[in-house]
Amino acid sequence: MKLSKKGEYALRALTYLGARGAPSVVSIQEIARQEHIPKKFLEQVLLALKKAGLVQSSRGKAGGYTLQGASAGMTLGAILQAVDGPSAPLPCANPHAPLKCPDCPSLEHCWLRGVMTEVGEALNGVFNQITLADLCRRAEESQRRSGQALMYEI
Amino acid sequence: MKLSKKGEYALRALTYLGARGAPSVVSIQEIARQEHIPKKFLEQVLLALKKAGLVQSSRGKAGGYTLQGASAGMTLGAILQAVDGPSAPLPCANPHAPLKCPDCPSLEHCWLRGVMTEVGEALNGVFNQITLADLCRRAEESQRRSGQALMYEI
DNA sequence: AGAATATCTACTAATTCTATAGATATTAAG
DNA sequence: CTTAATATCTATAGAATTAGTAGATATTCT
Repeated sequence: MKLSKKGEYALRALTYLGARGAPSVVSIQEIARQEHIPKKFLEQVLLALKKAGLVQSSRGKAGGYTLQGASAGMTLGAILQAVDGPSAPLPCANPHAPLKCPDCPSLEHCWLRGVMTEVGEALNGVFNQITLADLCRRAEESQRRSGQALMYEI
Repeated sequence: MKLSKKGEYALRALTYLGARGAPSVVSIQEIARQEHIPKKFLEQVLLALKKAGLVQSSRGKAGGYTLQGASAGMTLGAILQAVDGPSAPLPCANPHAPLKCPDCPSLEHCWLRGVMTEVGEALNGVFNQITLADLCRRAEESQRRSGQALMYEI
């Protein structure tokens, strides 16, 4: 329920990319500076996003990252799953790959499983209804109100 | 999003109490044995539940715990908050006591705050719609299907 | 050739979560 | 009044997860 740093950084980085409008190429360094994210850590985050197919990258001088596809099609759920991995309330409550919890004798014995599977699906529903486009819109509003750049520009 | 051990144990213990029907007094030891929960750890969990007003206790010989109030009025949200404390996606996204995130210059600058506050409220909505009575019902069904006691009784 | 970039793997540090220990207080029963 | 069974409380140890750092390599442009 608490957003991990990886998750937060992913949202900030992607929103930064999305706010750039056209699919412009942005370097890790620029994002790290503007959003005050440790550069080496952001590297790992972006790599995970790339492996999940949410961003594209180009190497070499003038290389960097670009959004893959429209921000309206990229859900918060997909983004967080890309960096934090799949998540269920209990190991046995994963709808796709249910795993016996360490303390349970078997999958079937756990009476919490059913409820928790439903809970997990409801929670995912929340995350899947919010898109990067929503974040960008909110960020832009916030920016307009304060007359400041996305996050810092101190 | 992942259920903490405290949270899981709280749910198991309360369901055990709820399944007892009438407000019978049950000792920590009995719950710990039946649900395979480390006794000393369960102590802390029940203490937290007591401080939140979800259970009553009596000391001395034949002492133990009892549900406080009807299980239908006890939400999953209240239970988890009792043992894990309040939880928001970001420190600044707590509706009641918003706290500046370590990296933000101020509360107002964080454009994630608005969205994340809404996300947090939606997630809480999920947890607040499920009651201990629901858990008890599900547990009972599960028990009937497998012909076994709540969790173990191996 | 050189400069700026992404990629990858491994490691360290910090934090949080889980569990245990041990002392104290309360109550019922013999 | 003594004993046994219980809850209460605080502190601490151990384990696991998360956050961050380091350094080497590959790629591309000029």
